[in-house]
Amino acid sequence: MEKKKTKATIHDIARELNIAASTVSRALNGNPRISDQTKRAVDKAAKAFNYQPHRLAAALRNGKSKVIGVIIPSADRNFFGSIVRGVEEVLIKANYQVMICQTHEDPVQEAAAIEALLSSRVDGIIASLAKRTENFDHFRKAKSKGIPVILFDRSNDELEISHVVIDDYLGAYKAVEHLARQGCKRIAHFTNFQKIPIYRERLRGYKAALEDHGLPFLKELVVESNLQLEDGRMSMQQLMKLPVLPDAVFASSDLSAMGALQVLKENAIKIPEQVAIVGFSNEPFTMFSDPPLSSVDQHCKRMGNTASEIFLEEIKNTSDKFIPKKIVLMPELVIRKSSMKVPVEVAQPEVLVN
Amino acid sequence: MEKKKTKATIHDIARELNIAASTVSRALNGNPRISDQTKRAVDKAAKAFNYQPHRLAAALRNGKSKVIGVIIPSADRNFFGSIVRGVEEVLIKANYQVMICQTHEDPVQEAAAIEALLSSRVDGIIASLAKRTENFDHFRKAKSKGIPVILFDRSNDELEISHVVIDDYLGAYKAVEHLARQGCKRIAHFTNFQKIPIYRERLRGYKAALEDHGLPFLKELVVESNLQLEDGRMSMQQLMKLPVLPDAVFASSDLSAMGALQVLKENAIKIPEQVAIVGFSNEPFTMFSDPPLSSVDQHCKRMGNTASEIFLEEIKNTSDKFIPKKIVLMPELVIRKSSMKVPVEVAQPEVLVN
DNA sequence: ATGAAAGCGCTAACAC
DNA sequence: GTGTTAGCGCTTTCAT
Repeated sequence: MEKKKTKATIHDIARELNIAASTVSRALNGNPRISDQTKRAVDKAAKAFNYQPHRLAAALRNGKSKVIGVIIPSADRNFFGSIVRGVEEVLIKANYQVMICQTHEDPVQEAAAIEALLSSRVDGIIASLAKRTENFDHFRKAKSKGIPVILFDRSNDELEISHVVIDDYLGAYKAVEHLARQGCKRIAHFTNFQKIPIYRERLRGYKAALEDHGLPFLKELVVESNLQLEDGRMSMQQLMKLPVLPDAVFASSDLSAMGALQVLKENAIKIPEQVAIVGFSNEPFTMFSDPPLSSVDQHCKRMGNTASEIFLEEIKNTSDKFIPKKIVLMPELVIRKSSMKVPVEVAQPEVLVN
Repeated sequence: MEKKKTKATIHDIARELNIAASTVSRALNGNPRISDQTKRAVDKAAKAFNYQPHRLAAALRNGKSKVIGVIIPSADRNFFGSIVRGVEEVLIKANYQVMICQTHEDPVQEAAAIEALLSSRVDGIIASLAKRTENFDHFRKAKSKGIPVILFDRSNDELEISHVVIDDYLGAYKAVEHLARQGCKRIAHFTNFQKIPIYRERLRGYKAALEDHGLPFLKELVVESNLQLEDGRMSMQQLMKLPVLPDAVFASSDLSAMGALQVLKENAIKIPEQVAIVGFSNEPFTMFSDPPLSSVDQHCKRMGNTASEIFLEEIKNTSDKFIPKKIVLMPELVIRKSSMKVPVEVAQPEVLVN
C-alpha cells in the first residue's frame, strides 16, 4: 500500500493499480464496459485508500450538482417539517441532497436564498412564497437559468412556473358547508392579507358556501389579521362585542382558531354548542386541545412528494417546450369535537404526522 | 455587449473588459489590491452578463464548500424546525448553506447520510444521533476527514466529539422536585430504551429527586416505552391497574404525557388534583391541551445556535490539538396547570416557538 | 495593480 | 475494455 494520504483521488487508485483514472471513474460508476475483474480491483483499492467520492468535482464536470434547493418561509410550523420529509422521501431515492433556506417571510431574504441556491448550482428549486412577496423576478431568474422551479402551497398563478397547491377554495367551502349543516347561521371567518392568493381563495370558498346554504354574507363577521394565536384571540374578542354572537368561526389558521377557542372558554361559552370552530392546516396541536379542533388538512407531506415528482419530470423533459403544470390536491376536512354539534359525520382516522 | 450566453463566467467578463480572469476574480471578491475603477467596471459587466458565481468551482479550488451538513433523526417534531432555525441563524451570517439529511431513527441511514455529506464535501456536520445508534464509526470517519463534527441533544460522551446537550438529569430533577413540592408522593415515570443516554440521565434525575425528597423509588411506577402518544396511553392504562393510583406522572416526552392526560380524562380522574403531569420537550401543543401541560423546555433553537458556534470555532482552530467540548444547557421547567396543585411558582412567559 | 499559468477531482469524447 | 486528453469555473502563487 501507498503512503496514507488524507484525501485519495481516483488518480491514487489508478496509480496503485496501473490503470487510467478514467477506468477507475468508470468502474466506480458501474459503467458496463469495464470488466468485473477491474471493478473488483478498483473497489478493493478504493476501500483500502478510504476513498471518498467528490461530488463537487463531479458536479463541476457534469453541470449537475444533484442538489435540490428548498425554500420555506419559516421552519417553525409542523407544515414545513412535513414538506421537507415529503421532498426527501422522493428525492433521496434519486440520489439528491436537500439544501434548505428560510426566508422568515421576508421577500428580500427570499431573493437572497434564490441567489445562494443558484450559485450553489442546485439542479432545481422547490419553494413556498413569503406572504408579502409581490415581485417575482428572482423566481423568473431561477427559471431562466434552465432549472426546474416548483412552488408549493403559497404560489401565484400568473407565474409561468409549476406549482402544487391544495384547493383552498374547496377546503374553505367544505368547512363552512359542514358548519352550515350543523345548523350554524352566523359563521364568522378569520382571514389574512387579501393579496395572498390562498387567503383570498378561502374567503371565496367561505362566501360561496354561505350562499349555497342560504346564509347572508355579513361583512362584520369577517376579521382580517396575521392569524397568529394572539390575533385569533383579538379577533374573537372583537366578535364578542357584536350585538349578536356568531355561532361559528371558520379560521384560516389553526393558531387563530385556537385563540378563538381560548377566548370562548374563558368566557364560559360552550364549544361547539354556542360557537363551533374549524381551523385550517390540521397542525398536530389541533387534536390535543379541549375540545379537539376541527381543521382542514392540507396534506403537507404529499405536497412535498408531488413537488419533487414534478421536479423529476421537468428535469427529464428538457427538450420539450416547457408547459407549467398546476397540481391541485384535495383538502380533507377533519371533523373533531369543536364543530360537532350533530354527530352525523364519520371521523377521520387520526395520525399525528401527515 | 457580447452575445448573450446562458452561463457567463469570469472569463467572459475578462474578455469583455480586456483584463485577466484573475483580476475579475479578485475584483469580485473585494481584493484590496484591485483599483476601484476596475472593480466598478467588473461589477457593471457582471451585472450586464447576468453573471452567477459558481460556488462549486470555488469550492473545488478552495477545498471548502461553505456548506454545513445537518443530520436529524426525524423532521416531524417541532424540535427539528427549531434546530434548523438555530443553525441557520448563526451560519447564514457566515455565508454557509445548510444541507439537511434525515435518518428516520435508522443507524444505517445515518451512516448513509454521513457518507453523502462527506462526498458533498461539507465543511462540517451537526447531528443528533438516531435512538438505536450504537456503532459510531461513521462519526469517527467524518471527524477523521478533518472537519468539525458536533452532536446535539442525543450524543455520546465516549466519542471524542464536541456536543451540546441539555442537562437531562437536572431537567428531570426539577420536574420531579416540583411534583414533590406539590405534595405528590407516588410519582410515576415514563422512560425509553435505557441505552439512550438522555433517557438514562432523566431516570437518574428522577431517582435523585425522589430520594432527596424522602420518597421511595418504586419499580412498578417506571414504565418503559417508545414514548409516542399511544405508548403514553398504554403506560397510563397499565398504571391504573395498580392497587394504588400514582398521584403524578413525569413523562420523558410530551406526547406520552399527552397520552396519559387523555386516559386520565377519559376516566374522569382530575388533573392535577388526583394526578399531576409533567412532560418533556415543551412542544407547542403542550400549551393548548386542557389542562395545559407542564413540560421541561430543552431550548432547541439555542442548541442549534450553540452547535453552530462550536462549529465556527473548531473550523478556525485547525492548528491546535483538538479537544472536544461539551456544552450543557440548562433546561427550564415550564409549569402549567397540569401540575399546578398549589399556585406558588411563577409561570414562565409563553411563546410558541423557542 | 494586474497577468499568466497551473490545478482542484472528476468525466466524457475520442481513440485503439 | 481501457487509455489519452481536455476542460468544467474558479483561485492563487509567481511574475512584472
